[in-house]
Amino acid sequence: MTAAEKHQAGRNPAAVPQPPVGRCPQPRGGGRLNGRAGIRDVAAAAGVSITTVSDALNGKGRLPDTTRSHVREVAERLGYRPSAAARTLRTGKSGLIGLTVTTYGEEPFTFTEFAYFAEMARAATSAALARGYALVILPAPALRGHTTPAGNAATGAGPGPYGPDVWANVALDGTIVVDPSDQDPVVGELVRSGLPVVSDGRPSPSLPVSAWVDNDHEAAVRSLLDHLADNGARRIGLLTGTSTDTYTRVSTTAYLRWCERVGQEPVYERYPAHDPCAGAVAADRLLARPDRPDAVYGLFDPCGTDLLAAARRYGLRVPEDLMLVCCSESASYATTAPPITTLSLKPGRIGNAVAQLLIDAIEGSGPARPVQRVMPTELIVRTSSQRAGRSATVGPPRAPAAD
Amino acid sequence: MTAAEKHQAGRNPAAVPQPPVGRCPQPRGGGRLNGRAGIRDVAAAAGVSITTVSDALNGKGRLPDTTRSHVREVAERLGYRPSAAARTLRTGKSGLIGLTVTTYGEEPFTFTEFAYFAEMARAATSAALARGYALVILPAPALRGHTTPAGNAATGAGPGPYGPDVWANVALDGTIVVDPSDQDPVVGELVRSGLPVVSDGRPSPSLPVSAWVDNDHEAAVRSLLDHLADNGARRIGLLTGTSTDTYTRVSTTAYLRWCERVGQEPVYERYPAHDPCAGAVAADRLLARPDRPDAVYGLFDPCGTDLLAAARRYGLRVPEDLMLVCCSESASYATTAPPITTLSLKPGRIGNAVAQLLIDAIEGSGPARPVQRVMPTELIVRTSSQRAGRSATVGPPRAPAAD
DNA sequence: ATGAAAGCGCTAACAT
DNA sequence: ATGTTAGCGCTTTCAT
Repeated sequence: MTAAEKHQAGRNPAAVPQPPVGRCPQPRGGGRLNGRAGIRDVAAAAGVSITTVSDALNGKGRLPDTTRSHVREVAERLGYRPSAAARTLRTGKSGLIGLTVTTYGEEPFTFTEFAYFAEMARAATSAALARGYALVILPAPALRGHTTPAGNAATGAGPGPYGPDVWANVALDGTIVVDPSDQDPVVGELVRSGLPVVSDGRPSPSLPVSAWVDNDHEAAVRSLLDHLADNGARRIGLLTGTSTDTYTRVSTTAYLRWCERVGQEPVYERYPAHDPCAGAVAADRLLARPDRPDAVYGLFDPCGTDLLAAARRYGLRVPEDLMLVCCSESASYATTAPPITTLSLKPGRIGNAVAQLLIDAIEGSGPARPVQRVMPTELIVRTSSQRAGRSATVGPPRAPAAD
Repeated sequence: MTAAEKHQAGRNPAAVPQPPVGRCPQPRGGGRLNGRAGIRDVAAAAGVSITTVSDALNGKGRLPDTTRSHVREVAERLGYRPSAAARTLRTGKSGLIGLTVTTYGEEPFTFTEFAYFAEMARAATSAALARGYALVILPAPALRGHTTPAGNAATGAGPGPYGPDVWANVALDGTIVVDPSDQDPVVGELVRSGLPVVSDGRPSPSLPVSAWVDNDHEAAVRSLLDHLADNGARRIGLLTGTSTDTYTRVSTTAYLRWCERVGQEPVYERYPAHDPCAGAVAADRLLARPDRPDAVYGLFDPCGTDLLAAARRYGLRVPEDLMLVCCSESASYATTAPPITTLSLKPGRIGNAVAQLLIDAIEGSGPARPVQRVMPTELIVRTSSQRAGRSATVGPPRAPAAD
């Protein structure tokens, strides 16, 4: 009996003297190939062993090219698709990377930093795919209440806000965590279990991640304020958040330090950044103050339009009476009236870096000491922050013509 | 010998007379639990069989509560985490749903419809998580060149534009396809292989997907044009795309039909929507025409700011001289000057519906005939399209201000 | 150069 | 009520 015939005859599990003929009486298990060809079928059809099939398809072993191409041909003819689940079980590698974002409320991702997150995720996805990995979007656990470290599946606790414990049901090779919180039980558990974790944003020291990537927010704010001062701003205000996340905290501190250094009294308003309406109100408050600033930096994406609208309500011309800068990834600020200067955190670069570092950590044999990478930001200077050389004699915006 | 002792002693693969004691001489396989506890360890420590552990942890079987809680306690103490890969292999269900988007160029998702996609994906993710599924972001295959149906892995062809064939390496229970193209070999292959596929956007009839969800673009355009006409528009222009996707095609056709019905000469400009600069140029072209429209509908998200900027260059007041509507999901149009009326496709609802339908198809025993769900759109009326009661006298279409 | 066989960790059918 | 056992489909070691 040749190998092929043997396989063709069906399962032959060792030489166990079971039913008269080595054939399973009933198909068991739910995972039975749903009518599709398995590696054994290919082996049988090609007249080789399953080892040869595996080697031929994976480019392993030292098979003659004739065998290799023959096996491939047969596999294709049979529409053979290897089982990812079996491969994962066997090799211990799934090719899957988790992506999770600290959230406010019920939704799986943040709204405030939506454009940032979307672009960052896009870049990370792209980089991961290029190296053969796919990204799985996973929920951050609710911070309220208490979740046991082992998660719902093991404890049998009821489903969390997102239903069943998805984290327990997906085989990950590593995880990207955006804006990690040291309160977060899942991240802690991941790190503890030895799974590579790379974070976007500096993690708390109590979370020994494999690597992290972050902007130098402090430097970014400093140079942005310098830019405004260089353009004639005398009193720069800040529109900031009430949240305690790292970005808000670091940026606000940088502002306060800068004020102290140049001897300006800080002028700022804070608002809950996740509330879509609060920004406009806060912008109004800031411009209504007796010590009204002549330039404002807004930490969040919608601050630009909010401030612009407020300025219009107060009859302030931008940039003549009020200069504006906000932190945003939105291209729409290039075409507002006037165009608004933005600070870009370059989320694309961050997403790429995070993915690369994570995959390095997954594949790297020697887990080198944690990598920390600080990425540059970019100030995109537009009309709203350029007072010098523009004012007075430029004259009114010209009639169109065919520019 | 009790069951627990037996398990404690190590593997005992049937009664095969192998090495003196039933203990593997060397650990084989790459997937060996990396020092972490497996189900057998839990069984041993709890003094029960692995079946009991499995049942206790999964809420199956009819165990006394004492056993159940004892097992759970032991599992947690040992930090036991079930292997998702093994579960998937055994059950044939991975709990993973693919998400893929037809692309232009090298990136995994579209830029033009970024906000739409981001919101749709967020909602789909949320809905999937609530039902215990996670979303995996997968690349659309390049349409240029030819890919064999069996994919790279089986044919051994070199890696595609995204490197290795990620599709072949992930076990999916189903897939969401955004904007399916009948040219797309992957989608065809998926459908053919019997994997549930639900699409956002009507698929070509040659792709028998499990279900699809789409807006009624035709009705949306019609009612939007009616709204403009009701507000005094005499000649409505269109800013549309050069691409042949369904959205562009259907919307443009609806516009042309509407024009025919009301007896207006169509006035439109097309531009490559994926080019971030082309929009502004096209908006300019449209307003520079001798038969300049007194209202414009822009099919894409940036059209609003582009048209507003163009109107400003031509000295046209909005909405007095020019009314504006664009299709967008961006909240920033609420705070432009003036605020711009937008057509929202409600991507959140679509994402939710797509995910629910897909999971229904995955879990539903009887695969009912394909479900087709048409979702409503929403016209968010703002200043830019409300002329009545605003301007003193509407009068006839005025001569261009800056001619 | 090719094949046989041992499992990866888990679930479910079948005993007891 | 609990335990035994046969695999899910694949990769890999070892033998030929």
